[in-house]
Amino acid sequence: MNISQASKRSSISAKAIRYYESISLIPPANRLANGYRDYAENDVSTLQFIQRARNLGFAIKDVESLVALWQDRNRASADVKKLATDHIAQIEDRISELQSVRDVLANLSENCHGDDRPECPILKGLEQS
Amino acid sequence: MNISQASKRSSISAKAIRYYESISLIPPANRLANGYRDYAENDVSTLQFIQRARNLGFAIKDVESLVALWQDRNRASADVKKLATDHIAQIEDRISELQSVRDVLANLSENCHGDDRPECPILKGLEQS
DNA sequence: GTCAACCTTCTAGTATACAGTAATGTTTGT
DNA sequence: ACAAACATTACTGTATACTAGAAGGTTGAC
Repeated sequence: MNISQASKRSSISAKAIRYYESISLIPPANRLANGYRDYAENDVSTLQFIQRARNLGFAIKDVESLVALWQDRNRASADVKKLATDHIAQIEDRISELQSVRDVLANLSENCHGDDRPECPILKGLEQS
Repeated sequence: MNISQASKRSSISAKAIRYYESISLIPPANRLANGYRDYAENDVSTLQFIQRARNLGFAIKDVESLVALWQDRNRASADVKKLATDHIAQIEDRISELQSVRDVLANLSENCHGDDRPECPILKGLEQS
């Protein structure tokens, strides 16, 4: 199948697929006589795998490792688990960070009348915090 | 005071201060006879205000609005509150998003033995989810 | 035969928020 | 007098993950 078919099946744009090939995230595609890229079911599976990992917020570098592990029949599940738990830890750090920022803002905001008077604890808070 | 003094007082790098000037987040600084930028207490206050807003995750565009409101003696606190609550809402959206991603990953990860066997529900999950 | 709709490569641009470096001028301290 | 430590502008680079566009070749339908 050509690249647009593979694109549809994997929900990855043709541009992105070529980009993935250029950075060697995926191997060079087979070519037809006319020079068009030719994809098999197998390739589509890989692309779908990549797409799902990207949706879960894995960076391209991590996806690279995941694909390699996925294709390695002798991989240790511990290796995969480490990638996943590291990623979870990063996500949780980011969540706490965002929560504390939200708390500060919510606090400032609660004390703000939010009417047409200029008096505003939010701006006061930004002056001093 | 010169730019490095202003930089220290506001915890914003000199580079960043010049950058803020270049994008008109702050007005062009006064210049001394030698061409050096000259900052007053007032300018430092503005820079400190900006720094705090940035630390709370406000994008430059939002900081622009906040600075304008801060300097407007007739502003309505409602305008400020709207910016803050919008920002809070964005943060909360991002938090939920991250939480659901974390939950998916945690689920997959929990079922993974994490030993030297190749069997791995995380990769299976990425194949199908 | 010709038009749309594909495909190819290559280069450059996008967003964000600066940091790095070069080339050059100024001030301060000893 | 001379070096260190400032300052200036201007241009390029960083990180990430692509997207856009140009210039051109190929295919399929009518």
